[in-house]
Amino acid sequence: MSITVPNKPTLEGLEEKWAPLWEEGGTYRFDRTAPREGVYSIDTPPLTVSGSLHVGHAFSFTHTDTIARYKRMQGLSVFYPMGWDDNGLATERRVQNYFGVRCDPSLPYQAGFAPPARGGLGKGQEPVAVSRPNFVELCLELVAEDEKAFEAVWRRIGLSCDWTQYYTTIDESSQRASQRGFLRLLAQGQAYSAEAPTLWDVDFRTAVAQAELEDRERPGAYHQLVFHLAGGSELLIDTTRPELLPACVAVVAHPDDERFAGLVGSTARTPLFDVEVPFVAHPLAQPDKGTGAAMICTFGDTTDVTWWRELSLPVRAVVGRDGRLAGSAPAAFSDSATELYESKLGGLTVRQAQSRIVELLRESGELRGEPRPIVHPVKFYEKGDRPLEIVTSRQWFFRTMAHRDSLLDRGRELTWHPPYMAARYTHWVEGLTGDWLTSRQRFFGVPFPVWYRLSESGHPDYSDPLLPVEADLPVDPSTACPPGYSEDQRDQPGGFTGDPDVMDTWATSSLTPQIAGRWEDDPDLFSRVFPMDLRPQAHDIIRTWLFATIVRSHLEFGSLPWAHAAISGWILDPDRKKMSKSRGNVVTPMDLLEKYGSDAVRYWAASARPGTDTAFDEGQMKIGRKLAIKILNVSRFVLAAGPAPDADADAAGAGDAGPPVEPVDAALLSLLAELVTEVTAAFEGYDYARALERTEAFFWDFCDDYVELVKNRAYGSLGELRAASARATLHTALSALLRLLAPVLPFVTEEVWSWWHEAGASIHRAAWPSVGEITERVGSGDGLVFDVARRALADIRKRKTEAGVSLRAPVASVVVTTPKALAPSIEAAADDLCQAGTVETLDVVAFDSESRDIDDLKIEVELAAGEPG
RNA sequence: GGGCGUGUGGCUCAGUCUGGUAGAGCGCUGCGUUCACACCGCAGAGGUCCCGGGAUCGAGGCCCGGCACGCCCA
Repeated sequence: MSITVPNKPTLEGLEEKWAPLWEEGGTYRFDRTAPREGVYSIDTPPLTVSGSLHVGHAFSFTHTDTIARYKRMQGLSVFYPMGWDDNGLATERRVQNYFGVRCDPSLPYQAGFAPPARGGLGKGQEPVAVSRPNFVELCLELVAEDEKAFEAVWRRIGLSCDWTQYYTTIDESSQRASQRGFLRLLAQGQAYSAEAPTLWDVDFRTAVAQAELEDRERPGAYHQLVFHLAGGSELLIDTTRPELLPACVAVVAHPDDERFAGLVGSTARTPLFDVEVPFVAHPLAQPDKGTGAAMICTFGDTTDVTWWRELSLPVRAVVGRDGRLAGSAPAAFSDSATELYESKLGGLTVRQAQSRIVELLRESGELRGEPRPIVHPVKFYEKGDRPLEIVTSRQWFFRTMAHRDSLLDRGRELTWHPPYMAARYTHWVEGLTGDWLTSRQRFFGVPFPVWYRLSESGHPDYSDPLLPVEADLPVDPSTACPPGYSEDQRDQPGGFTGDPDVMDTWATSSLTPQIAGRWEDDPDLFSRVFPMDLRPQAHDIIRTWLFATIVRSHLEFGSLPWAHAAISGWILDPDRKKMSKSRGNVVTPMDLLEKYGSDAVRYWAASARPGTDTAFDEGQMKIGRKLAIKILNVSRFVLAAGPAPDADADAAGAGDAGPPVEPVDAALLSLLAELVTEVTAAFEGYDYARALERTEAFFWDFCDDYVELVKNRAYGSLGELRAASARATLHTALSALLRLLAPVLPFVTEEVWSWWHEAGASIHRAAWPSVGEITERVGSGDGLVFDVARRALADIRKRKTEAGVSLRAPVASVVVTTPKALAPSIEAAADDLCQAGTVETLDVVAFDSESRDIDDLKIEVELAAGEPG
């Protein structure tokens, strides 16, 4: 082995140099011949490519990458695929704007379609309607471009994923997996469709799942309505939604509320429409809200849904999917009520209906007082800006409620990093109120692979859907025919109709382990990687992605999808606010990567303890850059000092030079062995931050003190034998330290590694340092020798600094007064100390003490005559 | 309103399981240096460990109660 050290090593250009070499050399290629126990597999979060990539992504992906690199160096075959999540609403919106189109599923496919724009429509131009297949083609075209930009960033930052394993959540194999997964759940009875109250976003025209909800504080007003009791007395009821009065099916109060105790079981008549409704009791009624009695409508909010379900109330829906009141009155209305409703209210938007109904109530004298403004939480779709309505419609569900206890068990079975993140999962599962609603009324997604028979009168039969065979997947029921039917029977009485909806994105992304592992498409691969080892992700999607993945794996395989979940924190901006696109405070990573270098940005990321929110801090990147530069320089020194005595003995660089003859060298190596133990344990516990912190601290001590202590000796000032000991130790320590740092700083460590290893012998394929490879050379090394020497060296430096002289200024004498127990240590380091401190004479005065406390050392330094100070 | 987390020099954070003299880096101040490193070295100053109670010989840490901030959920 020859050593080639550049004269002026630099960080510039390392990314451009090494990223392509790693790709060509297959450095991170997964070895699929490895048996399952020799594999470490990672369920990478597929990013939404139509979103924007910010430093938060660079941050959390770096965490995963350090683990992947560590496991690879431990000799495991690492399955680390990269995925893109291009499914879903974000892409649809971007495609609509970029190409100037809108999807109309009723249109036929148009071959060779050219979109009206690329980059947005001009002023006054109208979007062009296109078929669903055309729309999907445009989606695929655009995401392919977006993916390239994302991939460039990942390569630049040095993620060690295997790019031959990448997947997208909309590609054919993902669609096949999603549809297969759906059909399997359907066959097991774990998927079902039902007419059910569903949260509905009027603007997006789609159903919204519990996981997509958010509460927002909105102004509203209590309106006090007069209901009529038998015998002519009045019942006052406060409501924020008087427009839902036509949908009122009951009046409710708390069972313990004595004010209404006598009324439960009786009936009341509604104002305006004079419909008789039962008076019921339920613990969710809040006595301190308004008058304490509330009207139950189908449906004003999620509590209404609970009441409706638990109290077996009828449905009297008035709000439609368009957000308007139905044109015709509920069947329960009398003729006059129907007339009133249809003439005054039918067809109005919810907002218009509220004003109109308030007017009508005023006229009839059934509004008591004026509305009292309040601020209250209202349910929104997280991406929407109009309050959700609750409508009844047919949707597909996956069963979760029935499996709650087993899902909680799965959560306990999983190893969480950090452990407290488990609570997020547990609380979510405990708080579930319904099964997983998976239908979405969108276009760019995976269609439900089902058709329905149409009766002779044209009504679909949902009870027994027509299904494809698995071998035909994926299918699009809007273009494909069910087995045994022909296209001319589509939407004809006696024929069939395709399910118009697509699955929510979670129905697909809950299968990322299956998709990445090529479930059923490549059973051999799947058996080697599943269940996976690690799911890395952020904590905001524990209730969605993590939960959904566990559900699917539990139902399909009866197991967890992975053994470990590593939850990363957020990036906070300088005001300690979460960095997010919607907040507009995001920083994109590419500029940082170019400014500080990838290793420096990675250093910042890896400094953050797992799971903790972390300040965006360029200062930390500068420190990382400084560390990387130091690695270059100290490596140059170590390697330029000459080869280790038997340097080509082994590729790991440890050499086989026999035990070091110098106690200082043995001391360093014994401390190094302790470091290896500690850092290895940290990585085993997924604590890359601790691993880095310990290694970094050791590395700086190595540079500042050990290298300074042995520098002259290594050049031969004390003879060749003792020089060889120093050089062997320098090489051993450098080799181990580089490997300990390689998971965090892949570029600079690889660069240095290449100076003294054969071309193609990547550090990232080198064996992780072992205690054995170090201790076999140490003999009875005692770390104390090094600690004592450092302390004495520091005191000598301090004396010189205080005297204002150069650190090279000669020292006439040093007298070390030491406990007897430490005397051998200081004597063992004396020669190196004299060399490093330019000390002429060093005397050791021992007093009788068994203390081994370095603070009991007393060091007197007398500068040489003629020096100032 | 509930859950989880965080609070340590001006700034960013360590301080571990299992209480024992408060740590690092940045910044600041001073000194030095060109033979690995000015993209440098050495040294120094700088802290009411958020507040209040409690158990303990002893608390940054443990227990109780607050406060502030962040995130998630209602």
